[in-house]
Amino acid sequence: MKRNSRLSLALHTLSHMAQEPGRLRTSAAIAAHAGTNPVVVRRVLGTLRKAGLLRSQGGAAGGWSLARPAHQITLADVYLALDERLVAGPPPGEEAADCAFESGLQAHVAHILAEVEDSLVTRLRETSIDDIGPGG
Amino acid sequence: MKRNSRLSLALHTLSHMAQEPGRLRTSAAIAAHAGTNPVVVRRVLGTLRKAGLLRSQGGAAGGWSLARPAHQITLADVYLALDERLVAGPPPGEEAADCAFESGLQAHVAHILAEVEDSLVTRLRETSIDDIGPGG
DNA sequence: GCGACCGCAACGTACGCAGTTACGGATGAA
DNA sequence: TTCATCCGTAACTGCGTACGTTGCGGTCGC
Repeated sequence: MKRNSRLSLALHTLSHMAQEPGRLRTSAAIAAHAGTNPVVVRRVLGTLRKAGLLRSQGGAAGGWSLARPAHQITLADVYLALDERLVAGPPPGEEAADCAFESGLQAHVAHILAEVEDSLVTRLRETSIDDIGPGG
Repeated sequence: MKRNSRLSLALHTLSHMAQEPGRLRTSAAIAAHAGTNPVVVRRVLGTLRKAGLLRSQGGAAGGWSLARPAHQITLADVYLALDERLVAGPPPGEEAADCAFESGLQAHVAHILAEVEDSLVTRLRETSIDDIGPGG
C-alpha cells in the first residue's frame, strides 16, 4: 500500500461494517485490524463522516458506524469523498503557459483525463460496499 | 506541475520536435525552454530513447531528434514508455491479504482500474504528437 | 469523578522526485 | 592531436507529501 492507502483503508473498513451495520467499532479496533494506528483511522474515517457516509459517536461506548444502509454506499461515494483523483492531473491552479504548445497540450490531455475519470467513477458507482465479500 | 512533470516535459518537447523533425536539439536548449535543467531532460528523454521514440547523438554537434516520423508516435507511446501508470494502484508485489475482505476488495478494484487504464491508453493512442499544435 | 473514546493540532520520520554537481565517454573541428 | 561540446550516469541535496506518534481537550456513560 504505497499509494491509495487511504482508499484501501476506507473500503476495507466499510466492507466489514456492511456485514454488521449495527455494531459500533472503535478507531483502535479498526486500526488493529487494518495494521495501522487509531489517529490515521480517525483522519480517514473523519473525511467519510463529513461526506455523510459514516457516523461517529463520542464518549465511553462510542465508535463508528454506517450513516446509511450499506447498499446505498457505493465505491464511487468513498472515492469521491476522499478526493483521491486517481486519474486527474494537477488542479487548475497552474501558471499560464508561456508556449502555445503547452496550452494545446494541457487542454488535450486534461480533456482525455476528465473523460477517463468520469468513466472510472461510473464504474465505481455500480458496486456498493455490501457487494464485496470474501468471494469477491 | 506537481505530478506528471515527466509526462508534461516529454510531450511538450516531442510536440516541438514534430514541427522540425530534422533539427537536433541539445538538452541544454530543451531545458531552457521547458524551465528545467539539462540533467532532468536527459533523464526523461533517455527513457524515451530506450523505448525507441528518440535518438540521441553524442559529441560536439550532438543533440536529440525523433527516431521515427512524428505521426507514428502517439501519446500512448510516450505514456507507456515513461511507465507513468496514472490509474493503476500499487504493483502486484503486495503481501497476501490476511483478511478475506482484502483479497476480494483488491481484486475488484484492481479489475476496475485495469479496465480504466486500458481505456485511457486506447484514447491516448488516437492522438499523435503532430496532431497537437497551438490550436489544440 | 473516572475511564473510554473521539477531535484536533503539532511534531518526527520515511519516501519519492526535481534539482545540482561532478566525472567519464563520444564526437567533430581546428 | 588537442580541444570544445554534448550525452550518460552517479551521488548528493532540498522540498513536498503522507504516515506515524504524542499530547491535550471535549464528550459520554458508569
